[in-house]
Amino acid sequence: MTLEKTYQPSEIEGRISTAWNNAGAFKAGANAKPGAEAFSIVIPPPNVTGSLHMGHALNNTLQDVMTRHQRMMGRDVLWQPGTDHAGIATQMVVERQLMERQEPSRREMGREKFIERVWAWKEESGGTIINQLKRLGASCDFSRERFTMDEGLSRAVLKVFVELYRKGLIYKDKRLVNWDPRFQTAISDIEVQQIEVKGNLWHLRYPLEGVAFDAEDPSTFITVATTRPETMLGDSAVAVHPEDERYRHLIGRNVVLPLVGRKIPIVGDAYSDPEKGSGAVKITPAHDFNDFEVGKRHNLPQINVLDREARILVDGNAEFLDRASPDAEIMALHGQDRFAARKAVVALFEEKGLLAKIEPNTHVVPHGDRSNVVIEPYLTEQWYVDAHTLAQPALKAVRDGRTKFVPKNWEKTYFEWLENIQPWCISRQLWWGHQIPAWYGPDGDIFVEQSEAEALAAAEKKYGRKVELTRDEDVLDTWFSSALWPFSTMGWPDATPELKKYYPTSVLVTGFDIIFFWVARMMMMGLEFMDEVPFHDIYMHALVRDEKGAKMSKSKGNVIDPLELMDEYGADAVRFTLTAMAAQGRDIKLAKGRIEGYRNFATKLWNATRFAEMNECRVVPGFDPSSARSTLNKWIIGETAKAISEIDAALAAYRFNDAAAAAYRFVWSIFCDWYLELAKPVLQTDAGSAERDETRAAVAWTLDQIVKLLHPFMPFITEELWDKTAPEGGRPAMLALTDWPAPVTGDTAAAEAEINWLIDVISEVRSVRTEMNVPGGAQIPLLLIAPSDQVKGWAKTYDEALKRIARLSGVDVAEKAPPGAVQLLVRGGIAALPIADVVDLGAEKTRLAKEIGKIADEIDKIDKKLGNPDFLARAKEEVVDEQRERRAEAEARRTKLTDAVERLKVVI
RNA sequence: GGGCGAUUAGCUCAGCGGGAGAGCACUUCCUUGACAUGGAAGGGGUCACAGGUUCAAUCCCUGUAUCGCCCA
Repeated sequence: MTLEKTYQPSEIEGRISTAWNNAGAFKAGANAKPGAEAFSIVIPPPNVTGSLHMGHALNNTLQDVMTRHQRMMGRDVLWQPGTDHAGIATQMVVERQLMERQEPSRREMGREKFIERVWAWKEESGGTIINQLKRLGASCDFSRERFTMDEGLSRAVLKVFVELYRKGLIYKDKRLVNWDPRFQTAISDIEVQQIEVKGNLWHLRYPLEGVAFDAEDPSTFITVATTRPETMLGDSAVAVHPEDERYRHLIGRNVVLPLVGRKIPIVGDAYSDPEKGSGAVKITPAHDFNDFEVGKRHNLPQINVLDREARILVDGNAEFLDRASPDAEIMALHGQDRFAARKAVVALFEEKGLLAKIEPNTHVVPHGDRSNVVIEPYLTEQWYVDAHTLAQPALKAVRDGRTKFVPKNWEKTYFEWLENIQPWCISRQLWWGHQIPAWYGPDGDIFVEQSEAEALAAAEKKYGRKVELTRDEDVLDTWFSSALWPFSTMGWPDATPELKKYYPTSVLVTGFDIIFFWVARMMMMGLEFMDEVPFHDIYMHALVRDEKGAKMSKSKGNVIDPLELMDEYGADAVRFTLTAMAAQGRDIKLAKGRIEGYRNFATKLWNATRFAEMNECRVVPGFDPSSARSTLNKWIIGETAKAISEIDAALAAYRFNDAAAAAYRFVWSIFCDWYLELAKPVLQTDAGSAERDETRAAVAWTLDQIVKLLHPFMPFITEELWDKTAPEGGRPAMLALTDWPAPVTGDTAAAEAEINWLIDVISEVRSVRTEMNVPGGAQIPLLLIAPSDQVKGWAKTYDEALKRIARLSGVDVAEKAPPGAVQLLVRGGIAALPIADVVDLGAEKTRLAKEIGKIADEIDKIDKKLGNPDFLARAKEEVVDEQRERRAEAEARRTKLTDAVERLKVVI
C-alpha cells in the first residue's frame, strides 16, 4: 500500500459504499455482542419523489453517527430505512409526466391504469433519495427498506382504520374542510400555510329591507367590510357586535343581498369586531370557518357557491337560488374562476353605487403547502380521526417521561398542539394512496372492513341477501400511514421477532417542523396499537439555513445542494461540518468556509497516516498499550483514553458538536501537532532500538484508535485508511464492524507532567523567538537555570526533540542566567536564551514588563476576592483554596519575572 | 395577540454561577524530509442594554431593545 499525497474522496467513496453493501455491514444485528441490548431507529421516511436536501443530510448524518457508534459498541442495531408514498406529490409528478409525454390524462386512462403508471414510475425513479442516502454514508439496513404502500404496511393501515372505526375514533362528518382547488382534494389543517398577502378590504353597502336605498343616506343600508367580495353570493346574514351602538338597533332587521336579491338577517354576534373594518361583517357559513360557527349559532343556511375547482357555481344551484332573484350578470358568472368573479362582483357593486370604499389591507390567506394555491374552506363530507381522544395518552406519555424530548423545551410545542388538537381530516380525493376500506350499500349504509369479501359478508348479513357494494373512492392522508411507521415497518400486525426486539425504538431524530405532522401522530398510534411509546427519546435538531440565516428555499435561490457539496468536498467533510454545527437549540447557518475547514481536517488525517506509513509505523497485532514504556507513548495513550471518554459522554447526551470538537482537537492539536512531532526524533534515528519499535507500534495503534473514533463522523476516509493500514494478513473485519475502543486505564499523571513540561518549553521558546525577532533559521542555545534532577533528566531525554522543534543549537544547564539573557518561565522553573548579542534588550524589558503587568492584574483580582470576608465565609472551600493556589502561582511567576528584569538591568 | 429562541472576537458559533473559547478571516514569519487543503507566533471581546438575586453574574431572575421561528 502506498498513499497518494492528497486524499481524493471521489475516488474512494463509491468503492467503500459497495464494499459495505457486499459485506452486509449494516444488516440488523451486525457486530452485535451475544445478548446485546437493542438500539433501533426508524428513519423519518423521506418523500418518494424527493431528493436529498440539507435537512435530510443533517438528519441522516446525526442518525448515522449514533447508529455507527452503537453498532461499534456491540449493540444490536437496526436502522430502518424507507420512503413514504406522498399522495399528492407523487400523483402530481406522474400527471405532469403524462402531460409532457402527451399521453392520456389520469381521468382518461382511469383509476386502475393510472395506479399502474404510478407504480411504474416508483420502480423507475422512486429510489433516488435512498441512493443519495447511501452516498451520504447512511448505514441503514437497506435490505429492509420499506415503502408506505407496501403490501405489509398497507395491511397495517387497513387494520388500524377498521379498528379505529369500530371504536368510534374514526367517523364521517360533513363540515368545512380545507379544500385545495388545484388538486381538488381536502387537506388537513397542518398542510395549510398561513401566508401574509397584501389585499384589500372592500366596504360593501347592503340595502336594508323596506327602505329605498340611497347612497347618500346611511340609514338606508349597512356597510360590511370583506376581503372576499365574491363570496357574498353565499351570504346568509350580516353580523354586528351586540353592544355596538352604531348597529344595535338594526339587529333583527333584514337586508336585501345586492345582485342576488336574497333577504338575510342582521344578527348580533360577538364574533364581529367593532374595531375592524366597518364593524359589520357579512356571514358566509359555507365559505369561512368563523362564519360557519356563527351560522351554527344563528341557525343560518349554508349556501355553497363554488365548485370543486373554486369556480362560481350558480346555475342549477338549488341552495343559491332558493328565495333569490339573482341579476343576469350574476348568473353569467357561472363557471368563472373565484378571482375573476371577485373583480366582476366589485365592478357590479361600484356600478350600482354599492361600493363604499376600498381599503388596502394586509392579511393572512391560507395556501396549500404543496399546491401553493389559495385554500378554499369548502363544505364536504369527509372522514375524520378523533384526534382529541388519541392525544390524551400521547400527552401523558411525555408528561410521565416515558418519552423525552431533547432539547426538553420542545415538549411545550408538543403539549400546546395536542392540547388544542382538532379532528384530523384523513380522507383525500386522490387516487394514489391507501383507498379507504369503506363500502356503501344500496341504501348508503357503511360497511368498514379489511377486505371487500368481509364487507360483502357483513352486508349480506345485514340485508339478508347478497347486495352490490360501492367502495369509497377516497384515499387516506399519507401521514396516516406514516404514523404507523415505527411498528408497521417491523411487520405489524404480525407478531414478528423484530417487533419484539426493536420496538419501542431508542430514539427518533427529526426536525421540529414535523412535530405535528408526524411525531405527535406516531405517539398517538403507537400508544393506541402497541400500548407502548414508539420511541424513548426524541432528538429535535436544528433547521439548516443559509449563511445569512435565511431559510433555504427554491424561490429565494439560496438552496445549498448537499450533493454538490459532497462532490466538491467529499461526503465526510459535509457530514463532519453538519455534526460539528449541530449544537442543541440553535439553527445551523451553513457557511462554505466551515466545510472547507473540515475537508482540510480529512486531508490532515490522511497525511498523518501517510507519515506513519513512511516511517514504517505498522500495526503490530497484539500490541498492548498498557505495557508501553516510553513516556511519550504513555502520554498519547492517556490522551487517547481522554478523547474516547469525551466523545462517548458527548454522544450519550446528544451533544454532537461536542463530540466532533473533541475528536477534532485530539487528532489535530494533540496527535498531529505534538505527538507526531515529538516522536520524529525517535522514529528517525538510524539505529533500531526498542524505543523506536515501541513508538512505531504506538503510532500505528493510536492511528487505529483515531480511525475508530472518527468512523461515525467520517466513515469513508476512515474505512479507507483502516484498509490501507491493514497489517500482514489483513484486518479481521471492516472498520464499520470493528469494536469501539475502550479507554486504556492507568496512571498517566507522571507522563502528563513530563510531556507538558516539554510542550511548555517548546512553546515558550517559540514565543520568545518570535517576539524577540530571532530569525527563523537561527539556531540558538537554551540554558536551564538550576534545574531539578528531574528536569535535567527530561532535558537529556528530549534533547533531540527540543533542538529540532524549538530550533535550538543545544540545551545546557547553568546555575545562573548569564547577563543579558532572555529569560522564560517554564512550569515553575527558569530557562534562558543567551542571545544578548542577537536581540534588542530594550524589547526584552518591554516584553517582561508587559507580562508582569498582566500577572499583577490577575493578582489584584484574586486579592479582591480573598480580601472579602464574605467570600471566605460563604464560598465553597474548594473555590477558596483554588483562588489561593492561583494567587501563589501567579506570585511565584511575578517574582521570577521581576528577578529577570533585575538581571537585565545589570547589563543595560 | 400567544408561545419559543437568539443577541459572546471581523464572520459562523461553543460555553453558561467562581481564571472569556473554537473554526474561519486578519497580521508577521516559515516551501525544515506527512501535510501550503501545511507549520509557528500574534492582534482582536465593558459576553445587546437596564435593574435585581448572590460573597461572586457572560451564565440565574425581571424588564427594555433588536432579530428570527411557530401558532392564532
